[in-house]
Amino acid sequence: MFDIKLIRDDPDAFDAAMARRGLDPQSPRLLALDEERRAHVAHLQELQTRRNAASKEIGKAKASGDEEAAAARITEVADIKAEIQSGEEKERALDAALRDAMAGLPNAPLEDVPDGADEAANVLVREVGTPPDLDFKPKEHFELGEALAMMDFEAAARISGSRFVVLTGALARLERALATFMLDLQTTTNGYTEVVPPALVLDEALYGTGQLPKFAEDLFRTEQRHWLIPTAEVPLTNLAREQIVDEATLPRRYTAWTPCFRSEAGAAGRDTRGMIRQHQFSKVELVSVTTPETSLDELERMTSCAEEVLKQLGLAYRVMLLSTGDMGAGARKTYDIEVWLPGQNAYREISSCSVCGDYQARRMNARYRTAENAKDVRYVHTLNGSGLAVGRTLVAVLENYQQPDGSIRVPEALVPYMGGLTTIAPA
RNA sequence: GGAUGGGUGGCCGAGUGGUUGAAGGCACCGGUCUUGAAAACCGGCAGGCGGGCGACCGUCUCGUGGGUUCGAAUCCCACCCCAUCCGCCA
Repeated sequence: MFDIKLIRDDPDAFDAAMARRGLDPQSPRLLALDEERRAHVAHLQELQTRRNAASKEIGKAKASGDEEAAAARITEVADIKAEIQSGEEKERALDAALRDAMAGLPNAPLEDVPDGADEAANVLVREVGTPPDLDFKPKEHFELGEALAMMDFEAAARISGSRFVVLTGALARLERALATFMLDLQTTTNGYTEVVPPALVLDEALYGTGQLPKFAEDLFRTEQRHWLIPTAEVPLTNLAREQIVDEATLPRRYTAWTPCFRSEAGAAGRDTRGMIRQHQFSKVELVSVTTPETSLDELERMTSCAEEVLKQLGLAYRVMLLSTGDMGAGARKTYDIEVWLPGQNAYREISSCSVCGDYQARRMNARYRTAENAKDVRYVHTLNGSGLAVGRTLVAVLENYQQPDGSIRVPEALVPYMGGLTTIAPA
């Protein structure tokens, strides 16, 4: 959500930012609406001034018992009334039109974000680690999982349809081990506060983080009108909703392990096999709430916190700076972390870390008081990132630690979390 | 599921039709007092929008929307959210 005043002050800069998002100039439409609205408001306020003045005199006249004077004024006010009523309706319509137009717009990319239509324009920031040197043809994770008889897509389909999976035995434990390992790292070493948030949320929460109003088709919704969270970013970021916090309490860093639900509308045919793209997956999410001055540094920090998971698991990865066309709508700048998958012979996204500036804060009215002046209330900045997607990390562990016989070596960092188990082999 | 109660400024909380944008308290800011602090006392202190170079002026906002009325925080209706009790339940 943008401040209309900024658009008014510099429409060209705003249009340039939207152009980087592949949008036509938006300011003519927005400013026309804004101008119409303001002209209308001025007119309406004039009417209200007249009505209020007359009403006060009615009160005075009644108080002093001058019924005749009161009656005269009452006729006067009655004439203005109809005009005000239709004027207020129009004002609401104009307000809503402007607000809706603004709410659907994506955030402005930062200067150092590369321009481009899609992921082809993403820029490699760094490569870390070495892919395993396998002297046999690596299998894909679903081949490995099914051979172990611990990953069952058919059972899941019978229960829930496509894009679900049932993990059993050591793989079920591996999922839990990964999540616990990540949470321990993010809380103990990296200073995030662990949170168990709701997985069902109200419209307002999704509006705050930007999934609504534009992306409702990507979400699941209950009969009772709750939405299933597509990421813990939603409840975690909304912890700041409608709050005014002291600057001294910033940054606030939250982490949560939750299931995530996505309809994957429009993803038909993509990643149909395996666990890469599911309607339900679990993720350890990172959210930071910061001051405007520190949010860019926080993005670097958050990204390194996510990377640390991969380093400790001994997984090779690369960090990509997303192009304007590949970023989410709420982001000003995003790093994707892509892990190496030998079975796919490709890097695949396993984390996405974004700084949203005040885009979400404005939408959810999340503010802070500056340390210098208690009356100085400003919007916070918000960031979110995966630390990491648990399902995809499990995929990466399977493919990178597979042995010629199809068994899986357990990464050293996970052995304690696996109850001492060092190899996952058929039961 | 049944039955109630409730949503007011940064927070708590008065307010049931008329100069109420809203008492009082807390918090915060300035001052007096004090060696300093605390306490006490005095003063200030909601936000959005519009207009003006400016001191400032206007207007809207008491969950949201609609209605009654010359006039609504206050009355009526719908919806959303919260809480409590009973029942059920992980």
